[in-house]
Amino acid sequence: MKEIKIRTTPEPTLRRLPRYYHLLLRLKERGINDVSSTVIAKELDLDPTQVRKDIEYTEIIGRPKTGYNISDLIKSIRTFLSWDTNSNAVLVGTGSLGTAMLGYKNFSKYGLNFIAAFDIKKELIGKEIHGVKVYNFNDLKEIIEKDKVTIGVLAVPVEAAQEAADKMIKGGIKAIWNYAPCQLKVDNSILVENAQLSQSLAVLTRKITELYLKESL
Amino acid sequence: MKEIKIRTTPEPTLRRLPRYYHLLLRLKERGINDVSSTVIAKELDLDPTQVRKDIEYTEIIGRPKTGYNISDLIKSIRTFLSWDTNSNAVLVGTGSLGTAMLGYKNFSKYGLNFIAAFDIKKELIGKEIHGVKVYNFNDLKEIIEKDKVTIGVLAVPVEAAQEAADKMIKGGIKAIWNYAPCQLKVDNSILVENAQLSQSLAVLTRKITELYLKESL
DNA sequence: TGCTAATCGATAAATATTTCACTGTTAAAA
DNA sequence: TTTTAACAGTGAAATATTTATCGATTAGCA
Repeated sequence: MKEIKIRTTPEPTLRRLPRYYHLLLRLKERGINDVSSTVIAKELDLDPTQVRKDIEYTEIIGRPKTGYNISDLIKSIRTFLSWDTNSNAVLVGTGSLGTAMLGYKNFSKYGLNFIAAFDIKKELIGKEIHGVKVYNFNDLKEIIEKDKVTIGVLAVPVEAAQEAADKMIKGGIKAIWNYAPCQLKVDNSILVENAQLSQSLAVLTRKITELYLKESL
Repeated sequence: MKEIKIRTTPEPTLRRLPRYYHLLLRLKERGINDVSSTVIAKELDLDPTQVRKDIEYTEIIGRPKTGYNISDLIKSIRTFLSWDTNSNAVLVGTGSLGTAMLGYKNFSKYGLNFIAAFDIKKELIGKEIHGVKVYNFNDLKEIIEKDKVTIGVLAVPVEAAQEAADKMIKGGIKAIWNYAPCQLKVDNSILVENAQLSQSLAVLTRKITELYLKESL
């Protein structure tokens, strides 16, 4: 029997790739053509070997002495992250965070194409936020079915999160980007990425404390 | 010579603690008094030992058979993350993301107290956003010096990020929560937590692809 | 053309994190 | 009161991730 091995990418690597990506864009803007892992590492305060390993996942090949062609590397990362193909997405919850998401033009650069937003507040329905139309939450299933939406962004209060998730999944969504501070109960064929701000804040606030502890020695 | 060992908390642990925290709040609301690592693990789809080890960092002690007292555990996590003491914070950049941050009432629950926001747009200066006054970016240093601000939230476009960071640091800020997609060049006594949305998106979009790859075998 | 320094790619070593296995404690049921 | 099952805490094993080392390749320069 042949072992079939799926190489899943380590999450730390996935988190670093966008950092490389943004750096590369800036370097390219400056007219630079090639970049080495050494340079990337120095810029981002990482280990060059780690950078090389991360980049290896995208299957680009570099060349000794010069490194990687920047345009190629950008393309390689984009492809690896599927940022080069458009996916239809919807937003549920047009509170301040949801509104910010719609206003963040850059999402189109990541292949995220918001085709609709949903809310339950009557006064919002029918309006447009940053060019995206707000629909009645009850029409969610219908619309995402029609437009083959694969990604749902969840930016509702905790109380509404599970119901919204359920409805999205019934409509055929494959992945949920969850900003609500709760665990969604979903079938394990559905992908959930928890993106609560509090996670990142916890890292920050605890590290501050640990920094003080260290200094006080 | 005595080895002085500072036990820094693993970042994965810090990322999970807020998830426990939110779950605990909900359980407490329901009138539950005690919770075991087994239950937490089941709810969040984690390993019980991992939950126990994470919780251990906060230095609470549980008891066999019943687990942890929920109120105590909540308190313990809050203290560990310094979410129980207020820190003054400022926001730089009142675009859609910045506005969302100010609108996110919950930050006060995490001990984050926004005392001011800053922008360069004349028409915004002097106004209030979600109860926080917007000041001229040029007054940044002065105001954060006066109010002993320790945390700066950076939500400006890339081009403005480094300058804003520099100015915050000059004012005495200790930690920057950076939402701009770039690397800040700062002295290593300053703490920077990068919280670009693209990091989390990368995890999501790549995992979708890997899920498809797996299914197509 | 030959030399040198920089770098990739690969493998190995080191470190960090997660999971396992076990011990002793406790609450509740028998 | 005794028995049982659930659980915390802990050290060890397994796994994942990062860092170090090294040979091969290449660009630039003498």
